[in-house]
Amino acid sequence: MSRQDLPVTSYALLGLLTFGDELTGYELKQRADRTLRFYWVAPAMSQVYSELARLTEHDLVSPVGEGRRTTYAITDAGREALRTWLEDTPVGSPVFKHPVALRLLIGHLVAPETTVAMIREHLDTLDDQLAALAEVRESLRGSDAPGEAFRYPSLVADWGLEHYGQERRSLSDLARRIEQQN
Amino acid sequence: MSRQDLPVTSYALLGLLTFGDELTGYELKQRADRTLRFYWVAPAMSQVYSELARLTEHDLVSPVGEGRRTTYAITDAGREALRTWLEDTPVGSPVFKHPVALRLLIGHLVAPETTVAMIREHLDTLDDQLAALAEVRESLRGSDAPGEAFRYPSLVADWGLEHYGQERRSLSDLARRIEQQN
DNA sequence: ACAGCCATGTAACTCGTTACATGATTAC
DNA sequence: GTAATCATGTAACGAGTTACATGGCTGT
Repeated sequence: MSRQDLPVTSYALLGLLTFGDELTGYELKQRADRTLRFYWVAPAMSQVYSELARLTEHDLVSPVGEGRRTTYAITDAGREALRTWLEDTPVGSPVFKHPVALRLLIGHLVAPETTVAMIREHLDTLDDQLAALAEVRESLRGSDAPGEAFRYPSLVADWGLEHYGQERRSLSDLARRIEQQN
Repeated sequence: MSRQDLPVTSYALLGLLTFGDELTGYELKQRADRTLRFYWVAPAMSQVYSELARLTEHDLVSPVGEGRRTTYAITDAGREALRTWLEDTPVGSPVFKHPVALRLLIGHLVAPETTVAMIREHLDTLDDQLAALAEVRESLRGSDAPGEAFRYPSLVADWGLEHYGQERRSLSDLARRIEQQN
């Protein structure tokens, strides 16, 4: 059984290998950038490789092929470890570090226009993220019904779209509120 | 000018000293736990002390009193550094690591009931956070009008209440959706 | 031929955490 | 008197980043 806990990012990357294919480190990084990035992290390339090394050591993934272009497949032990993690480990708190909120907190130090501009700048990047996530979500159509392969990824994507959309609305209201009364 | 950038958490703690009082490290930690925690981090006690040491080195805060019970006040250079930071440094992206979303992504590995229970567990802690934040927000009433001392902290708190409230709604919808069809 | 992507790693470093250690003051 | 809170740090460690280094393969 070996109950030595891995960092969550390790489980996250392992989880990306549960969709029926085997990937190189490079491809795994791309998948993380497409999906994980919106709810967890987009790990650095170098971290992907070091996590794969660790997962291999624990026999949770097994490398296929040598030298150039090694692909990794999840093992039975890997699936088991993920299941155990999902069932037995209490879900932790989200890490939510929002620089816009932080700067707003000390908005009294600068002109209101500065704060408004800062919020608007952030809204632009939010739009980009929303567009990227919408694209991902669209790409899952066709196998997103209950029981199908991308059911859960679709649920997460839908939730993310709602989440980021709501944030967009809240923040643009906030900018308007600051703009008007001062 | 000395454009040596500090980590954002350093600016965050420095920002908490812009509300007209001087605090001990211990008190600063308490203030961070009350406010910063919802949008940034609740730094460990030990980090508060090390950040204060760094801020002191850079003359952004100045210690008052010796040995036991040293309080720290922001300096003019400190206020200036914060202003420069707010005006000249591009606002970064939020760090958003959500274990619920991550686990949902690989929900196909476990029974739907497990996932639903996980979400429900998280909803409980969300309620606690909402209650704590609501309390903070109430405590600011009376000096939250435009131009008053806690104007911006109130705006952030209101935004936070909306944010966490929306998350609450989204997640409980999600739990219901998983529960029903399967 | 050359640019861009595919592919894999190492080294140094920083942020932030946990564990440890100490002791004074305050409330009951 | 004794438990809780106030108060301040040090040390070891781990997660994750950036910078660096290397080279093959593919399309034009």
